Amino acid sequence: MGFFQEQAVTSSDKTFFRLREEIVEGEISAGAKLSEVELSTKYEVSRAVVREAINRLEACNIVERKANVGARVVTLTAEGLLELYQIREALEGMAARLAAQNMPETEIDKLSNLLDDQFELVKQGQSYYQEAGDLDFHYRIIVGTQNQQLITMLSNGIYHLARMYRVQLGMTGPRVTTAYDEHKHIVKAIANRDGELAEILMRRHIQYSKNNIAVKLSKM
Amino acid sequence: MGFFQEQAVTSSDKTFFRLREEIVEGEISAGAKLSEVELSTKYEVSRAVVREAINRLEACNIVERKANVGARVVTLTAEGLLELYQIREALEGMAARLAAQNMPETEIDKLSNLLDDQFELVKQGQSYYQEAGDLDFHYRIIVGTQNQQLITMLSNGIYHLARMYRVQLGMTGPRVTTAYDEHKHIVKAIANRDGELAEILMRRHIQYSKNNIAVKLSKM
DNA sequence: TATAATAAAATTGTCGACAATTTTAGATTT
DNA sequence: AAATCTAAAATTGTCGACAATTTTATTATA
Repeated sequence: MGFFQEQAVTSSDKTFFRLREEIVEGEISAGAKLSEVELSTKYEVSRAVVREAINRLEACNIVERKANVGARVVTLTAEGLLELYQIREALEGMAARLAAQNMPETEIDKLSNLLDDQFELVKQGQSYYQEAGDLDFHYRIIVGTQNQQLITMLSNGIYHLARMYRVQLGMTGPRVTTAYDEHKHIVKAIANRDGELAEILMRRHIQYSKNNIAVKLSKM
Repeated sequence: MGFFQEQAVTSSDKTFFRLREEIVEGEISAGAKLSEVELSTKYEVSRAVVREAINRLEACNIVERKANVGARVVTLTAEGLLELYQIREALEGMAARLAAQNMPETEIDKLSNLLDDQFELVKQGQSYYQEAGDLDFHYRIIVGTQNQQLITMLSNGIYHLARMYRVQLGMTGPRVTTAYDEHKHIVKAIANRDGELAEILMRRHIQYSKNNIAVKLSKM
């Protein structure tokens, strides 16, 4: 699952990545209190380092912090999910439009080939490639926008939150083949340099994903 | 200029707000190095407090930081401006759409009246109300979405960056009357609960703003 | 003189301790 | 017994000092 690998140079970085992973992957559960002393002993770093990591998690909307009280892992709600996907729809729709303008031909080809490969795997029943493949698809389009701020915003902020929802709702692999078709159409629009269509298709794609998750969430 | 006043409870908060203001309003210039010791003596707080403030500025994309080297105020470029407005177009377009769905009638009425009042002031030549008025207009629509994540994202992140550009390019008040008409049409679409139109109009409005700034930027 | 290696200075990263605030537990009162 | 006030414990916020890294200044070499 490693495209966009961020490299941890400082101790705070490492702690931040580690903590984020534990939260996003559900080892630290939603709503849990993040005690600074507890985490500093657990990770064997100073409290200052943990504090810095928590601050960064707060900026990513993964934890909420109250002054003089502390930080808690964000609690997942149906409203929160809806809000998040409204934002994704806007940003990734724009991303598809911009990718149609700016993505190099070679990258579009690679993306197209990638989809074909994934389809082969899915046909053979290897559906565990699905999630990583989906993430890769979206990420390549984001990068194709060549909008650095958008890239940062989505890959640092939105995706980890979105994954947190999926993990905690146990959504590891539905909707494989339908998503594949949607992906195909989006790439075709990008290859045709039709930004308007690419945006429309991407927005629909994300709406479908949202509905798919919302159904699961309502059954809890 | 104070709607959405954030309240500073801790010392880090105060330092963050103060530092952000100095940067956004141009007292600390673009590209400037932010020395931790220098700022801690200037503001009479510890280095830890300054560090925390700088971290938060980094999360807002107002400063860039390199490990073991330090933080610098982001440098304004034509590309950066373009990127920022592409994001604004996507997010605020969606905001207008959601406001058409969710904004209470009373709030829409207030917004409409506000525009009329502003128009009166502008007719009398008091154009210095323009910028605050514009900001207020956009902010009310954002809040009208009732999407908390979107509200946070825009009011914490995007607007300060956008203002930074305007200040440093000396854009204190052009495009008053044309913007007024655009605002009027957007509010009308929201009042009609026509989300699709509201989004289209808002996106155009932001495109015009961008072009207006881009022209100035190209003359530097 | 220009370049490279080296040492000194300055800056950021990390740590443990103290201060301020909040939370918990116990005592007091009705 | 329930509610309120008080004191202790625990947690977060802030600070100054030390460690690690980068930058600058100096010296040595081609």
